[in-house]
Amino acid sequence: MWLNIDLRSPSPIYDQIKRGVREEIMKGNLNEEDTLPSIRELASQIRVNPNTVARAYRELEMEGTIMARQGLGYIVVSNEEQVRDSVFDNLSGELREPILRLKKSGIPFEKLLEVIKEIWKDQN
Amino acid sequence: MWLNIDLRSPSPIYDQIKRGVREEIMKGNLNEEDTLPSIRELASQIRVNPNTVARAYRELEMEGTIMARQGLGYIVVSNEEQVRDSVFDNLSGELREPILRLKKSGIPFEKLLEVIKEIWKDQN
Amino acid sequence: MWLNIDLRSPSPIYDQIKRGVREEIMKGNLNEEDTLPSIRELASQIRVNPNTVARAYRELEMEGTIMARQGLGYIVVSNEEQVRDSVFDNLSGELREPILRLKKSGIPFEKLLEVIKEIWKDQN
Amino acid sequence: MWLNIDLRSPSPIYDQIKRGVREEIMKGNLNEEDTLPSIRELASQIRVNPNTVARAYRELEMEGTIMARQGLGYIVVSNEEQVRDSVFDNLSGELREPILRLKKSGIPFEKLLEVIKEIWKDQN
DNA sequence: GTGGTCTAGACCACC
DNA sequence: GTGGTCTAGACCACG
Repeated sequence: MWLNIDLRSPSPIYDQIKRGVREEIMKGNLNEEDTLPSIRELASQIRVNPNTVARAYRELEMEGTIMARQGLGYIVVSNEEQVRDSVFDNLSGELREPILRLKKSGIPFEKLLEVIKEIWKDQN
Repeated sequence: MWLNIDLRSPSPIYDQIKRGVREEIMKGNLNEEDTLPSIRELASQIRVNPNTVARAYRELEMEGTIMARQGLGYIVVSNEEQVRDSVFDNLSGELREPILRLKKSGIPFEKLLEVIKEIWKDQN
Repeated sequence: MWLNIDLRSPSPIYDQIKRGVREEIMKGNLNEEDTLPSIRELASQIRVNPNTVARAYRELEMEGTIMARQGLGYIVVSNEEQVRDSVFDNLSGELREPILRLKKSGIPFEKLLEVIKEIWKDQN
Repeated sequence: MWLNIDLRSPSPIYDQIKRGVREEIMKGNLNEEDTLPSIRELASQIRVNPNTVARAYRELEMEGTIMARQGLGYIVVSNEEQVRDSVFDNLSGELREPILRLKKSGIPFEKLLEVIKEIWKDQN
């Protein structure tokens, strides 16, 4: 599993790990019943404190994406579709605030659409 | 000046104050050369520590929106357009990340547009 | 007397008034024994609080540039030369700090000279 | 890191800290990616309230010189050149006013140069 | 009256 | 352990 962790990003590392795992599932690199890398293994791979990985896994488990199996580590329990849906909900939620603030500041809807299109076209 | 401060919001109070002042300028309730409420006055109005208001004002000054005048208080030094432009840039920046992630996770552009429209129609 | 007061300047107004008076003397617009405008008159001319003018006059008196005469207001008691010398001392003092900091930061003397020359050539 | 803080100086402590950090970078004692002393550590070293150090660090971050990393502390993100350039610009700006006033008050350029040389030779 | 700095100490999120 | 926010209250300079 190859997660992209950006230590300079303002979003917390445990959150980036959670997103990374979900992406791997959506890309089909991780499927139901597959085993995740162990906490210590992933931690040393991405040069991060094991506590941080543990927190990410714990929260992924709470939201029902993965599950701990005694002595075996964590396994995936959601399929692509389910993950994609929850990701979509999360991201839509993130859009809410900035969009409503743009509206409040008097920006016309058309200008918003322009920006959105431009971002969408962006590579990267 | 009537700012809506939500003490339970996750975004820091000094930031809410900054946004509030910018909004007042964009709405035309505050114009160039106008005097802002004094630190102590605003602080007692919104039931917040004067230091918090002071920080908000100081940062607005650093970004060139307002200016302190010795013994007289703060005045507005940016006009509607300048404030609106910088707010627009900031918020567009905030949209970037979540939108690109939506794209990467395979959501079609049309579905994004739907969500945007829905958020825009929202009250609040 | 026509002082240039810049309310946006970081240097306090009473200081700007002091400098203004000294400049008038150096330019020969004010000579020994001449009477200064009254505190209230100057204050209303330059749209400033009378306390501020009073403070400026008081400090100019303490440094021996002007003097209060009962019922007559303030008069000039220094001549051009004396004022020019004290102004020179003051300004040299102001140069000290920034120059020493430039030195500490590893800027070569030649580069400093360049900047000085450029500033000197400046209009305004 | 060994900052010289003078509690009796007229310039605010947080500003002295900012300058001190920039100097350490310019001297090469701090390089890109290096970790700064933690807020609490530096605060206790120089006998100052943590809030004061926090403000200095925060403002250095806003100007792009250093960066906070979640739970890990601050690291340097500018190199010597960048810091030196911005320091140079700032200080040149500070020289402007007094030099132009010297010129206006009729001091000859040669006399200015003399003073500059003398200050430069100064210890301290 | 105004803003500006500083201290002391609390509480929170992240690693 | 780290930084980030906030409160309460003191002291100073400026007008």
